[in-house]
Amino acid sequence: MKLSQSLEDYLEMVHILHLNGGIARVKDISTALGVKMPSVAKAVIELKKLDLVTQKPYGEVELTTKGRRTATEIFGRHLLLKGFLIRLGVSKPTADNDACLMEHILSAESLSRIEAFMKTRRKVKKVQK
Amino acid sequence: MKLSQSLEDYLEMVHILHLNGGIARVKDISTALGVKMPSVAKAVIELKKLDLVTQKPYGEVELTTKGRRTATEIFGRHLLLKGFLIRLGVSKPTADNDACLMEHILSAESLSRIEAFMKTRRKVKKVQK
DNA sequence: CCTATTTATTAGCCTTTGCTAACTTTAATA
DNA sequence: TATTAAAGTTAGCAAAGGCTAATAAATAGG
Repeated sequence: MKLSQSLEDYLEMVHILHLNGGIARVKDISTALGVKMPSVAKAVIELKKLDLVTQKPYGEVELTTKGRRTATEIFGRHLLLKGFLIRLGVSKPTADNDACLMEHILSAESLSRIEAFMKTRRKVKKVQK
Repeated sequence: MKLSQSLEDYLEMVHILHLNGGIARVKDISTALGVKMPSVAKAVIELKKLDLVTQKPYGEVELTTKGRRTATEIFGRHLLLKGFLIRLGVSKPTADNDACLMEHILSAESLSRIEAFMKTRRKVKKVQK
């Protein structure tokens, strides 16, 4: 079950809004992603079909267990890539933005190499301290 | 004048086919990118509108000066990203593939940081020899 | 409690980018 | 040279993903 880039973004944002201690209404998602509400409504319909979120009519969007698992994976990639770019010297806002674009396209192999790179560098830093 | 991802791919492939010492017929581009000929035909129409390529009816596709400049930029990003991934330990085929996806989305800032990283590493290597 | 504002939904449109099918032109070869 | 094969084009369809406009439901303030 392969999610499209945009569905991954919507799902991830529901997760992030929850992590930030809030709820994920259509309006919240719309604002956070910079799209209009009908676009969110359409995406939510798709995510419901895929059993990734639930939503009572006119209610907030919640993650299913499967949805939470998937969102966590995507968000993990996001954090990895953002940290990686920051380590290369990219500014935080740009790193965040570029990570958001990269997280949907990179192969498992590249991600795992980046992960290994991050670990190496972290170790070196610790030793140097 | 911002090109879409797919138009960038088509333009870049024309350039690569030329670099490889061949010509870029619709069929060649189609084979190289793994799409059908009508998709190429449609893209070529768009690239012609943008003054990036020329093509006589039923003839081969050629780059304008502007097209060559643009294609060179895109291909440069491709080579940079591919080399970068390879340096991280990614296999060549995957690096090529992922570079092809990244080359369209990364910000100028991230690209320039990656470029700086590559230079640093190269210097270190030279010194070590 | 009722009206006004905000939020959610639905319908329908547009663009991008791919496809197939059908047709035309060019090239190859018997 | 006539016929077939290959390449190019055109028309039209489909999916993804955004939008606006209009409608419906929910909420907040008076």
